[in-house]
Amino acid sequence: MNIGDVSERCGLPAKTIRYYEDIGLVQPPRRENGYREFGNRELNKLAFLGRARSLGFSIQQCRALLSLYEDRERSNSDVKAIAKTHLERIDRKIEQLQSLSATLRDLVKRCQGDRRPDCPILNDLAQHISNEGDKRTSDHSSQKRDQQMLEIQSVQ
Amino acid sequence: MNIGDVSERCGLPAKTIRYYEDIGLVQPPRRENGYREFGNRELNKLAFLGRARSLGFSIQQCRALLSLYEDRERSNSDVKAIAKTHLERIDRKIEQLQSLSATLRDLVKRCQGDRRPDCPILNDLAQHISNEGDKRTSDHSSQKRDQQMLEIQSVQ
DNA sequence: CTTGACCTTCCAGTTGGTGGAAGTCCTATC
DNA sequence: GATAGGACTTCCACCAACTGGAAGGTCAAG
Repeated sequence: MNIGDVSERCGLPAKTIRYYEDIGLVQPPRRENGYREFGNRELNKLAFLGRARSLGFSIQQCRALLSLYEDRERSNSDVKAIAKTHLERIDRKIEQLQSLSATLRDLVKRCQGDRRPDCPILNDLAQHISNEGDKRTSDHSSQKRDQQMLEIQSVQ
Repeated sequence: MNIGDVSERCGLPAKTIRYYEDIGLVQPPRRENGYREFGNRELNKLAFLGRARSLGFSIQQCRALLSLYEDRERSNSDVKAIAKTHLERIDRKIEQLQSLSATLRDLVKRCQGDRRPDCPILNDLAQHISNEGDKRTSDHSSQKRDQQMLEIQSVQ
């Protein structure tokens, strides 16, 4: 199979498949003309990877899962541990986003949106400056004051 | 104020502040020795940015919010629109993650974790290969089949 | 023989920074 | 005045996980 067929069958873009080869997740042999030749084994691995990625597993986790997938002697507790870790991360992320959502929802609700300059949202954003005249407690404690600051990034 | 003081007061690492200057979010003037000289205006902008980022606004959104923040004639409905868009994105993300969490929770629950090779999690991951013998419907529809595939990335 | 689809590699860009090296500057102490 | 230490400067590289595009080779059909 050529990369295009594999792409169609496993649902991953060809670019992504090449990338996965680059980082060593699959190793399709080459034909004489330089084209990659995919067999069923590689196709299955790619489908596996696509599904695992769609469940939000990181590439590192996918690597681990894949090697367990290919190991006839594997122990399902190893797999379960990875999945559990991932699940916990997701649940933590959900909590963070929910707290964020609540804060924002409140701000949006309080803003009239009546085309006037006064805006509770901007007020909130501007209000969060450390007004401690002395610098007693300023060993970057201000970074901890915002619980929401922790790795909220990347909402997309 | 030097960058270190500002960093302490607004809670952003100095590196980040330099980066924000790099991408044009702040423009502190320089002293003779080349050091950045921050006044209250720049400090306030940085604190504003820190808070907005901690609420998950993207840099692009921060840029827009910042220019509204500095615009005496601004209309709060512009601000509200940005916040609403962001809020909707967050809520969509939460839904996706909840669906993900449910799927994973179910898989984890079904896996005994008894150190034997049989594993429902791996079985699920492996099962998602398109088994359509014909390729009638294969114009990359397989990418749409997985609703969860959409931008779940980056759970951290 | 040409056209167009498909394949190849390589380079750059995305987001929002972070880490480190190399060099300059400031302040304090001896 | 010498020196040590911080704090500051720039620049380059790196993270994840791809994606886009350019430049070129290959293959099958008409």
